[in-house]
Amino acid sequence: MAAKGNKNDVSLQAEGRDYETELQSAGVRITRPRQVILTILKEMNDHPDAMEIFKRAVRVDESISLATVYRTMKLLEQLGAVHRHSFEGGPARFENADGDHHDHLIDLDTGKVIEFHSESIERLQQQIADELGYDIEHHRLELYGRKRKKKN
Amino acid sequence: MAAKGNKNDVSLQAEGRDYETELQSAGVRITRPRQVILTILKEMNDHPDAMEIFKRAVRVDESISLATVYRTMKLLEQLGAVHRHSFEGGPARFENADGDHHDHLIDLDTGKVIEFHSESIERLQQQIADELGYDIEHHRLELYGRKRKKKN
DNA sequence: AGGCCAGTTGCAAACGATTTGCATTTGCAA
DNA sequence: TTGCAAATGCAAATCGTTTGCAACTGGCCT
Repeated sequence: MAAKGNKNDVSLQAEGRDYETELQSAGVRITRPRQVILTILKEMNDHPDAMEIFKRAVRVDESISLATVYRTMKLLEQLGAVHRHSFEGGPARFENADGDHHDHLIDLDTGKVIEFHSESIERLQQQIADELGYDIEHHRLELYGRKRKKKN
Repeated sequence: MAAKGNKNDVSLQAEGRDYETELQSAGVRITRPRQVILTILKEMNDHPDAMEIFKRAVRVDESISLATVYRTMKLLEQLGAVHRHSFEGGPARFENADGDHHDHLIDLDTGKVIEFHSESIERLQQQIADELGYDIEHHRLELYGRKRKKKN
């Protein structure tokens, strides 16, 4: 087999930050399943769950197993490449961790996730933790709602 | 058996609001397992999970089953008597719904839950949802942290 | 006081999401 | 190229929770 481009070349044309190299230097082996999942990660700008990621992966490589998706997502989470969210009433969903911090508004009708950020809220949270004598490790702010019916 | 006090009287001395009557009028049967769980509910000022509630219940009545605890908690939740919280990495935990709205700070070392409320944050959330064109159904704000090491 | 019967129960099995043991592959450093 | 630890696929296990079902029981109705 050719040195770099292996037989089923996984169209790695995406521009983004190079996770493969990052992982490489973190001492993680770049296996075929991980290549596939990383490619999906790079193209991912939504919040899919493990099963959805698995389905996308299978489209590229039949032989990938759901267990490996779970294992890889856990690995990527530990490495800080993805964030895991456990929204109400459903499996955990993942998102690319490259952007900056934000919270989520979940559309109860569609499941769609809208990201937002409020520096004021962040500040208030910090202040509250201070008053209670705590250091915040992380937090979770989720708004669950529905699109406002037209009105006025 | 005497009219009101049945044979194994479940020490219903607590002061609080009378859920039994509330449930009664909601057309729900007051069975023995429900009596026991309601008593526990009244004394409950922490955030126990189903298993913990089950254990407390068994102390009063050997024969109660975990399934009934789950069923009853679901019922009470629907009736608005308790709130269910799914904090990170653990089973759902319940709390008495009588107090006023608050959010939670979870102590990562002990699992202890501290309640807090910030009208400013509530307002900001509302404002954000407005801007995004959504009506908030409910929200979830959880701070995860550890007690601040003395310092200064 | 007794009966009736839908509402409830306990039990065990089913569930959905996620993890894990194990025997088999596979990166990749030497 | 070989060697071996790391990673995989598979199936079985786990955890929290729900559910089917047959047995039981509140509590309204005589």
